[in-house]
Amino acid sequence: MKNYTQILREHNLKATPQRLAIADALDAKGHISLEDLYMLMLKKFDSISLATIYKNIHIMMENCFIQEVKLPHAKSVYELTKASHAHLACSKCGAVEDISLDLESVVAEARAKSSFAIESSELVLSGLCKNCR
Amino acid sequence: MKNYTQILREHNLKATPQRLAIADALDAKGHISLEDLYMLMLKKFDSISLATIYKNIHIMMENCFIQEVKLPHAKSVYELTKASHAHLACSKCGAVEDISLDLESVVAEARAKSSFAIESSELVLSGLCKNCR
DNA sequence: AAAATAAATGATAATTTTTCTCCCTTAGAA
DNA sequence: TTCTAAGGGAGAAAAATTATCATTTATTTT
Repeated sequence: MKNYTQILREHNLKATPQRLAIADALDAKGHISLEDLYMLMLKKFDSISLATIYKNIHIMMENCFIQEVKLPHAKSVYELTKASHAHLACSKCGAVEDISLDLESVVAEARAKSSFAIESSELVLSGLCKNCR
Repeated sequence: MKNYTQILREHNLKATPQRLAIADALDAKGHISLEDLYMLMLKKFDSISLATIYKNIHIMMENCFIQEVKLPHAKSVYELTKASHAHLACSKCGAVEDISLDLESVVAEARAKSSFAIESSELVLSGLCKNCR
């Protein structure tokens, strides 16, 4: 497991035990909802405050250490910031996976058809995961 | 402007004046947030309840009359259900536009790379709209 | 066309979610 | 070590969403 102390600092975030634990949880789980993260953190810090979770999720997003993934018909999950990628979401069990897809042609088509200066894309593909189908 | 009475009924929704007004607002605006919708409805019904907005948004989604569009770094907007399409979202002014894009090759790539049974896709392209850039 | 009824509305309370305040503790710098 | 700005915990406060319930209304049935 990676040591996130330095990485947190590079994002102008003090490396507190709570933040390191959040980073570790995201590293281990890949994607996690706020509630699930709180449950996990309670196991490690018997008196961690829900406000601490909220405050850290918020500042970690502002500092681009993590990103929110908004899912259809489900609560958002959070992930460590990494290279641009799309998501697969299971509509039954809620599992979320990263997937690297080439969107260049789609973005090119969008540029051609619109007058937007497109800077980023969010793609969520929904369906049934291996276990659920 | 279309008359949504019959269409609402086809979705098992009673055609109340409030619902017709919501349908008209969505028809006219294309995309609208819950708060903005409430503000608009207040102009037409001086005593409409916010709960009515929430309840209708909810039941209209359940009955597939409307759909929620979750946007990065912004509140959700709602739109009348129509043929599958992607969205362009302006990161400055918040404008949202529909755009028809061919995602077949991307979905095919995802099917090849994963073991998900993909059923639907949500794509939001963010950037600056014509006016903001 | 009127009556019946199942559902929607409005007002408000209750819940849930998120943010804030305040005081104490601590990470990181000097 | 010591210092200080920032973070954490507890709970209050605020914001968002949902539930309750009496009343009204759209639609069905007669």
